[in-house]
Amino acid sequence: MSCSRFTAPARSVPIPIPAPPAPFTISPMLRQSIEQRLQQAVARRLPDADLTSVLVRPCPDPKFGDYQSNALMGLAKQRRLNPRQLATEIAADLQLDDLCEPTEIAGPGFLNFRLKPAALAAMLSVAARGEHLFFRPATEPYTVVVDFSSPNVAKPMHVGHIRSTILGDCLARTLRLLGHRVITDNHIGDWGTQFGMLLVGWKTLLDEAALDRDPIAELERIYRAVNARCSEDKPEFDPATLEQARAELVKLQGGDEENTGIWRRMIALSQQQFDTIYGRLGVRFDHTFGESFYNDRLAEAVTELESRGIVRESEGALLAFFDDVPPLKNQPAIVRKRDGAANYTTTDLATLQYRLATWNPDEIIYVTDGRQQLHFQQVFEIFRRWHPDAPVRLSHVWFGSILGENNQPLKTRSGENIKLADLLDEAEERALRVVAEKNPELPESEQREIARMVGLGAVKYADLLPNRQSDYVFSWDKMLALNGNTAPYLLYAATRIRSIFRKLAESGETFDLAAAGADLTLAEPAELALAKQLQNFDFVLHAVAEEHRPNYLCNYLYELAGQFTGFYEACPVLRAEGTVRATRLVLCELTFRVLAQGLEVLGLEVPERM
RNA sequence: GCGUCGGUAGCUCAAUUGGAUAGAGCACCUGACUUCGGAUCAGGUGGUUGGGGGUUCGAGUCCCUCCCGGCGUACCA
Repeated sequence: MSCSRFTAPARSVPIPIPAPPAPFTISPMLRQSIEQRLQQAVARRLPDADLTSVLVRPCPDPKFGDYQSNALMGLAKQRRLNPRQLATEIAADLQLDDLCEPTEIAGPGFLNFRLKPAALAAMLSVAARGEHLFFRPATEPYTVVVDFSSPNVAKPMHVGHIRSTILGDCLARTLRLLGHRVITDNHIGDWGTQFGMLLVGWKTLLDEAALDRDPIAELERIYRAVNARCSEDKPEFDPATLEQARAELVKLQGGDEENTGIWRRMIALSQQQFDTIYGRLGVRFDHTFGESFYNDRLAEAVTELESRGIVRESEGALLAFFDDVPPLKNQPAIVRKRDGAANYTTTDLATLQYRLATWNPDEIIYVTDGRQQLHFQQVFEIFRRWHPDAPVRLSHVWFGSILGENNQPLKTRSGENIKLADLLDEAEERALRVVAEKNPELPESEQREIARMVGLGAVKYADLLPNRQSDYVFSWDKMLALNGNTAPYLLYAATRIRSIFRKLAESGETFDLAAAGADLTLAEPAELALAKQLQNFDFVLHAVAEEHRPNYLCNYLYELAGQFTGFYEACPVLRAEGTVRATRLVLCELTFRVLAQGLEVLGLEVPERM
């Protein structure tokens, strides 16, 4: 029952930005400290061992401990050593007294580590001083280009764009948080044969009033009308229109002033639509270099490929063959069509070349659906032959389809693509119904603001939660559910913490996190479990960045919220006293900050209450 | 045909270098409250990880094979 006296406006809670870490001689993260010392111990015993495989990770089951390493079994096998004996020797040499209980050796050679409460408390104190938020920035920041969203000019953005947009934005946010240099580039579809038809439509069918009202709808209308006349299998087919479209396209490609002007206007109108959607989603790009940006670089790229013998002529076109790459055998890529025109392989190669020359990135991430796997394999392979020494990592981060309840790709009842704007509207409307029901005492404007955060958050979270490579079934009821692994559940957990501090402030008490964190005592199992879960934020963020899988973070935050509610049930906060109370308040605040920071990385906003 | 991704509880999905007894939510059953906001929590039922074979101390994960499904496969992007 929420009390209507509390009229704090709904707003996004500012995310505390942790101060950059001081130069450490040893990692501030407990897991990493254990890992480093284990690696040192392994190096003393086996000087030639590959230490990159000596890893310490969270235990799958707390009964074994908090962290474990199974690396010694692999090392022993390679060297034909007795794994348990090797584990015993290395454990005896490990200096972990300040962090852990004595190391346990289990099974065929697992090392199990159990953190000392005092070490956990010390970490919480440092976090309470604002020196870290349970993660460390990358030790070697790199430059990464993230290419995502890529909608088409003159068409409405639809559900097909949502996964790329949300995944790409989340990866960019994660990488930025970890201190990498991130460049986001929206490779919009602003060039291609469709502009011939659009130009014909613009010149012969355009309704200026309709264009003023809804530019994209009008562009879509004229495109469809002309496209029908240009399709041989349609009743409206008209060879003269087809010829006209070809002629307009040639004029555009030749730099004709009138056509270029219309084309620019179509792009500007589309950009307004993109900006509206991205504004709602909180997505931003550093660059929007569309396909047309590379027009004057295509010929040179093809020439270079030709002179290096990477492509050769076949049936009038220029192709790259990959007979020595088994999966690409019999899958040549066209780089110049028979009519001399470039295609998307050409554009992507020129784009790659430009990005390399301009930003010298260490990684380029392409976020597209899985149907483009073959295309990117070909592009990457050609590029490797073209620039065999370029140290750039090329990552095709692909994802599956969004399906409707019928297990078919999600469409409207009439079989149309669902417009993204309509989808976002519906998300907010559905969330508003729930918010209004649960919080009838709140003013409508605040209900709407909460509904906006919950509704859009639910859509984003539903998209980021599943393994990106599997298809997923779109379900309003599931994503807006108040229980289970959903955005509303996580946001609710965060608002419960806010509620504690509202209550505290209401009683006139002030809370100084750093001061409260100076003297902590962790005793209850729920307190320890929560503190340990906070520790793992670092591990998860780096896994997300490395493997391009935001679902790891979703699952982590859901577990954190679960640990928090367990703690919340078992450990009274405001009713406690002295150091116990201070400790619990610190746990609440730090949990909130990690939740809020994690949700922010996922692109979700946290309301003050809901 | 070839390539590729997938098949995990009734349903929707997880599972971190191969690692310990395959975990959640929903649904179903049983409990807990005059609540630091019950939009909650605790417990229970539920599995031959599509079938078969192999490698390994250890396989949902790697290899082989078969079955089923999605997607791709020379001038769309």
